[in-house]
Amino acid sequence: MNIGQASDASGVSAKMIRYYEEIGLIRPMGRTGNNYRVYGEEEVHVLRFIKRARSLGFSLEETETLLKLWQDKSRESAAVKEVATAHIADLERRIAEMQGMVKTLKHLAHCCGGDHRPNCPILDDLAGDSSAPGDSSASGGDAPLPASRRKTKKVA
Amino acid sequence: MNIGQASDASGVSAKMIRYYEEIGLIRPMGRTGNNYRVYGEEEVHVLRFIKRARSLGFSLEETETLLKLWQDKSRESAAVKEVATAHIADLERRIAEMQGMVKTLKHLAHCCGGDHRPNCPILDDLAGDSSAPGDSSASGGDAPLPASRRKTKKVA
DNA sequence: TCTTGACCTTCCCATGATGGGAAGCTCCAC
DNA sequence: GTGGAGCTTCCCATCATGGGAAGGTCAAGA
Repeated sequence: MNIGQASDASGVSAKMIRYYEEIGLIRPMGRTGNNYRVYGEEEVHVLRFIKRARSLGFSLEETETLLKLWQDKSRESAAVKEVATAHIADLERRIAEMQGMVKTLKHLAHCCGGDHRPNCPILDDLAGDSSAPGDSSASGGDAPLPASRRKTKKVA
Repeated sequence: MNIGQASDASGVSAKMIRYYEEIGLIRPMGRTGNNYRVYGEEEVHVLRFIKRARSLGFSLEETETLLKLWQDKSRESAAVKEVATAHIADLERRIAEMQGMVKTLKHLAHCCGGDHRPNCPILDDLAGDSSAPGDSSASGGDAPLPASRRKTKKVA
């Protein structure tokens, strides 16, 4: 099987297959006399594994860990579960972050006329004109930050 | 005000301030005789605007659009609202995508012993051994794809 | 046999937003 | 005048992926 067929069979682009080889995620493939890479069913299986892991949001680094665990027949499932739960926590953190953005934006968009007039609470918020009623807590972000780690003379 | 003070006042790193100038998001600053950039209150206000927009997930490109609208006193709020609602839709799409991942991962993690034994449904899923009960629809992903846009001989 | 064109190879570049760090200047306080 | 904080520019790295050029290879059809 050439790289094109392996790509079709696995759903991973030829470009990516070469890249995965380059970074050591998969072993260098054997070559035919014409210098073409040769793939077998096992390699395709590995590529599908990678694709599935990526589709679940695992980074290539995490994918590499999972791949090694998969190939290590004496692994402990606890190790796999640990990688998965850490990833779940990361996803949930990012989801919560984006949901916060959505909440704020929906509120602002709701308050915005969306008409021909220039008056716009969305821009007012971005500009820091927090003339919003009491809801400004929802527009979170900007953690207070202890003001300055800088050791400067700070004319301020 | 030097760049360091502007950074402190706006919460945008000096590195980023220079970058924003380089890509044309903000105008090139005036320089003092020693070639230092000089900032005033207005520039800091712009930087804060950018920071706020970024914290709500807007890309730099969207931020640039919003910035121009902000500075265009004859804007129509509809234009602003359009940018915001498109961004909300994008965020919601990405949230849904990640929630799908979380759902699948939680199911798999729940089914995984997480002990010293090698047996692991998480790896089984990644490997494509969908010995999962009926729930395989939730493990979605991989849109069917019309098989192949390739015009090849495809030994298949 | 020659041509065509689909396929393969390597190499370089681009993305988006940010940080790190080097080399060399300026400025200020002591 | 010296030390060090701060400024300047320039280059590189991240993460995963795609685009494209230049050139070699193979197979099918004229």
